[in-house]
Amino acid sequence: MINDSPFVKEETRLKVNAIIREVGFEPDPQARGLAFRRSFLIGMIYDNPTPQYVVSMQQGLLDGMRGTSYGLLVHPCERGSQTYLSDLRSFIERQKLFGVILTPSVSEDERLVKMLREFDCPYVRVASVVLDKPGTMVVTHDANGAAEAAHHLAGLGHTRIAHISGPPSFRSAHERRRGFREALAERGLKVDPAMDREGNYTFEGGIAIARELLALNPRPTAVFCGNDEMAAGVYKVAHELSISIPKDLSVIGFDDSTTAIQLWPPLTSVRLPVRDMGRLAIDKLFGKQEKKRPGAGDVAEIFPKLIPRESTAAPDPRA
Amino acid sequence: MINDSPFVKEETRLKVNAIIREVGFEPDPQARGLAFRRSFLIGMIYDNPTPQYVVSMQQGLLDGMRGTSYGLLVHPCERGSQTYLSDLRSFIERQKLFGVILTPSVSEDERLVKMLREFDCPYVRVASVVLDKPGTMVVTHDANGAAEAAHHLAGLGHTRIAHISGPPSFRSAHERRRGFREALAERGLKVDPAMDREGNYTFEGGIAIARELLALNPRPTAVFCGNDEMAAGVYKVAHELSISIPKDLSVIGFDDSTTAIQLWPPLTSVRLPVRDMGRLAIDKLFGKQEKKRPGAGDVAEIFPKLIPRESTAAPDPRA
DNA sequence: CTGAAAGCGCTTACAG
DNA sequence: CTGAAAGCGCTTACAG
Repeated sequence: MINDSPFVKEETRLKVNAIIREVGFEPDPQARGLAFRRSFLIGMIYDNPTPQYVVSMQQGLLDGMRGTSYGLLVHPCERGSQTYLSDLRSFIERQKLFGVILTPSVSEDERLVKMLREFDCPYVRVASVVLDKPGTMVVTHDANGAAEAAHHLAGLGHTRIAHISGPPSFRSAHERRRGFREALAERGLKVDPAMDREGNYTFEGGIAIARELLALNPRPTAVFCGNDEMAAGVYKVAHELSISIPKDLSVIGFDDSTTAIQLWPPLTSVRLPVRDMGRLAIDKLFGKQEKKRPGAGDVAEIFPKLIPRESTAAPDPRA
Repeated sequence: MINDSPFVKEETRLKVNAIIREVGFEPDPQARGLAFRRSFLIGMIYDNPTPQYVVSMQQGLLDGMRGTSYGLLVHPCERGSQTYLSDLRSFIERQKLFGVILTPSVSEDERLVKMLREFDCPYVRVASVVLDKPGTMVVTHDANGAAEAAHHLAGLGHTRIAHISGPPSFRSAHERRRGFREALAERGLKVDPAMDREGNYTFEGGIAIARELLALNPRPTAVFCGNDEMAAGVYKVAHELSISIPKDLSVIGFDDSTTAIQLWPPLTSVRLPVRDMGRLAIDKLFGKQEKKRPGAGDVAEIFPKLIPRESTAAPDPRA
């Protein structure tokens, strides 16, 4: 046999082995998939409107898939649309996905999850509350992050504090509000109902509510926004009205997206490590370090953290 | 036969037909792919660092794929990395993609394109110059857009005009600079070499160069930035130095990303319709309205357009 | 434990 | 023009 022949030089053998590895049998995922009745594709299903979030999540998922032969299939959708569920159904049925990752708010849609179970499609849900078997969840303790924001503002001496929440269709909006209010309550503070407003996580939405909030008399001295986009809206209105941040108004965002550092002054925000969350979600999908059964294992937990910057300060004593 | 039986009510027949269509034969892309020796997947290969660009491009590609059973596989990469080409090689070889869309700057990499041709993988390149057979190109006339910026500033009366370009590894950086300079020359103006700087399309890069530019004496009264991210960096430095935009300094960006409207004052920028570009790229890949041969047909052309906002004004006569 | 066969769900080339 | 067979590149269940 050529393999063990003493006439073959060691050097040559190494070369041959190297070439074998290089050329090496990379199995065709299509054929494997056909035999397995399951593709080597992972779907990311999302309806988050923030580009930064989407791209970071994709990066994280790809981080977790590095070195494998899986591919990442992206599938944005609109939860409001007529064809939302039927589009998803045909996507999932057709592609025979290895699994899908759901991010808020689609991760909170039980009809979608029920459909995934029907098709026996493994999934991992990223959300701000445990909605399912622990092994299928990456949960971000948004309430904790919001509480840090509340303590930060209370610590600076603010008492007239406004809140612009996300839309009620996002659980994160409730969690952030809840964490914020509970922490204020611990300090003997509360958000005046007139200053507790429902936004929609968009820049434009932030603008609309900020116009009303900043027209109030007396004005709030601080505002906690459900995300950075809405905080950017508050900045715009403050600029228009020559309200100085942070002298006349402290602002806190949530997400700590790139927006936060591009605003002037740089925005204090609660950091959500989106890319890490993506990697964790893939680890869960692959069942790393866990019992083999899908959905087994523990919840992956993320604790958002306040990043203080220059948009928050003590309230002006004259105000 | 049940189909034409007079005993079957019209209504029932319609129902049956509807159900047939609903259940209806959705062929398995894995099996088709195996038989075709080509998957029903389209790859998006990119190294653009701007999340907004990436997400808009993905949206555009998906727009073009709507109603088909193709899937979009995302593949970010780093052109600098050691494994850049070998990663891509195994991605392309493994997935047997139906085709790929390349965006700047990977779209300008001839080694990559050569590899795609080796593997017989159809591609469409999005770039600011025609680099290939017309049928494979979506070309954005960045030079035109930059010229509009130049005419806008010249028209306002600026003469001390600075330019922060993108990195030389991006063709768009050259095109934007060229268009800008040629248009200024038409007006008998030029960028002082000390005010003509090379950036890297990032926020941080914009900050670093803006610090030097705004320390010059006399200072430029206007600056044209190769993209919005760098313009955001200029804003930051201007704020730090209490240089008022647009009173003391006019600023123009490029891309017209969401950053442009979130900045204060809203940024005058040259709009690149990224989502439309994505749809066009897919149309070309599918060979819509063209001869069947891949790479046949004409260049798809995009003309970027200046969107004037509040970051540009006539220079202060006292300056 | 090894090795040949059947099958995954399609397409294409070929016989009738 | 129609219809049955072979084949795409794998995996799995089964016979030896």
